[in-house]
Amino acid sequence: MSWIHQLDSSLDYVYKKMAEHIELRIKSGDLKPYTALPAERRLAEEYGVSLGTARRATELLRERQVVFTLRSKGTFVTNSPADPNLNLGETDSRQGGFPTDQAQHAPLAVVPTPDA
Amino acid sequence: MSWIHQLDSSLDYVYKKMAEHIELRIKSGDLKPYTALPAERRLAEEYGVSLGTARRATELLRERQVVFTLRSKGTFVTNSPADPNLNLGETDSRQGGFPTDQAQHAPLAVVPTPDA
Amino acid sequence: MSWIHQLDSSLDYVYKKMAEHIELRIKSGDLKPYTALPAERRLAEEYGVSLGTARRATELLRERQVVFTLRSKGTFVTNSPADPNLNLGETDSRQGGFPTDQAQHAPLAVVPTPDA
Amino acid sequence: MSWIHQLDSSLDYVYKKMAEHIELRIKSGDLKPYTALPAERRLAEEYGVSLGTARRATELLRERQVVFTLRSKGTFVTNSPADPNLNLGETDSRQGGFPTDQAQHAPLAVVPTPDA
DNA sequence: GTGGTCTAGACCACA
DNA sequence: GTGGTCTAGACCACT
Repeated sequence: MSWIHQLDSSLDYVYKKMAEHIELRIKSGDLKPYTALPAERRLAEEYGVSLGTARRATELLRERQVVFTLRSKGTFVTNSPADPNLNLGETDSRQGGFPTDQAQHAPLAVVPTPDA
Repeated sequence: MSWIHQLDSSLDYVYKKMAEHIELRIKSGDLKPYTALPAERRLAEEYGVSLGTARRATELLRERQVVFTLRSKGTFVTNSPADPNLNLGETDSRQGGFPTDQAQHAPLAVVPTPDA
Repeated sequence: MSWIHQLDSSLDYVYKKMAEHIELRIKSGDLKPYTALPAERRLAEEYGVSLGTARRATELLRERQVVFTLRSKGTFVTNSPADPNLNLGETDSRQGGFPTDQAQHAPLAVVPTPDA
Repeated sequence: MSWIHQLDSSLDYVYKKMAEHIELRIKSGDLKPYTALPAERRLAEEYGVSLGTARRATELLRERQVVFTLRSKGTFVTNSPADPNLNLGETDSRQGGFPTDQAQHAPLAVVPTPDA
C-alpha cells in the first residue's frame, strides 16, 4: 500500500495547479457554462507553460467533467451548477437493439455502416 | 510486405457494432442533437449486452465526438456535422449558445480572455 | 482502433498525432527501414482521415527525416539514426506493487479524499 | 485511515493511482523507454487489483502517451516525457530516441493558486 | 436516477 | 505468451 504514500507526498504538478485555477475562473463566473475556454495554445501562453502542460490541464478538467471538448471546435464549460438546456427526458427510443438478441459470439450480422 | 497492420482489426466487435448502430439512429434522426441517449443500463438491455459492453460503445462514440457525457446527467448527442451553436469564444462568432432555447437565462457571455 | 486513443485525448492536430503513431509503428518494427509506407490514400483510410491530413502526416515525417519520398514510387522509411530495438524481454522490474509483503489481494482500502 | 491526504482535488480512483505509480516508476528510471511494462495480468497481481482495473491504468497511460501498446506484444514505455515541465529530482533526461518535440521549455511562470 | 469504478472470472485474436 | 473483448454482477459519487 505504500505506493500510495509515495504518490500523495508530491503532488505539485503544474498542470493540476493550472487546472484548479481554471476551475476557479469558472466557478468565479469568469468563464461561464457553454462558453469556450481559450484555445489550449492560448492557455499555454497565458500560464506560461508548455502546450503539453496546458493540454494535461484541460484533460484533467475534462475528466472531472468541468469541461467537455468537441474536436476542432473547442473546450467548453460544463453547465455545472444547474439547468443545462439539455433534454433529459430521453429520446423516444422505443426499440433499439439488434434484431437478433443473443449477443454472445454469434456472427452478429449487422450491416456495416459507412462510418469513418 | 507487411505494410498493413494490426491496430486496424475491423472485426465484428459487439461494442463497435453497437456504437455504429447508435450512430445510425442519430443520423437517421431517431436520436437528436442535445437529447439524451437511453441510459447505459437501458442500452445494455436494449442491445442484450452487458453493461460494460454498452459503456464501451458509448465510450467509442464519445471518442468520436458523436456524443458527450455529463456525469450523473446522461450521455447526449453532439450537434454533429458542422456548426454547433457553440460560443466559440475568441473566434468572434458570438451568438447562439446551446441549442434548444437560449432565451431567458445566461446571456452566454463571450469568453473574456483575461489576457494581457 | 487503439490509435484513436492516442488521437483523441484533446484538440491537437490530427496529422501530428497520426505522424507520431506512424513513427511509433516504425520504431516498433512494424514498419521497417527502406520499406514503403502504405500509400497515402491507404493511410487515410486506415486512420479514417482525409487525404489531406494523411499527406500532412507524411510531410511531417519527411521533415523529420523519418521517411523519404520518391515521386510516384512511394514513401519509405529512413534508416533511422537512433534505432531503439524494443526490449521485449521486459524491464528488470523485479518488484512492483506493494513493497510490503503479500501484495496478493490486499483489500486496497483506498479512502476517498474529501476533494475540493 | 488518514494516511491518504491530498491537496489534490481529484478523486482517489485505484486505476488512477496505479497509473500514476507506474508513471513514477518510469520517471524514476525503473522502467525505461522502449522496454515493456509487466504484462497486464502481472500488473494486476502486483498491485492486487482486478485485470480490468489494471487495464484501465495502462489505458490511461496510453492516453497520456506515457506508453504505447502493441497488440499481443506488450505495452512499452514511450520515449517522451508526458510532462516536460516536471522535474522529479533527476529524471535522467538524456533522450536518445526519436525526435518527438519536447524541446521547448516555457518560463514556467506558474500562476498563483489560492490553495496549497 | 445517472455515469463511473471494480471484481473475478472466461474466451478470442494475434504472434 | 500478449493485449482485447465480454459477462454479470456490486458498489460509489453525484444530481
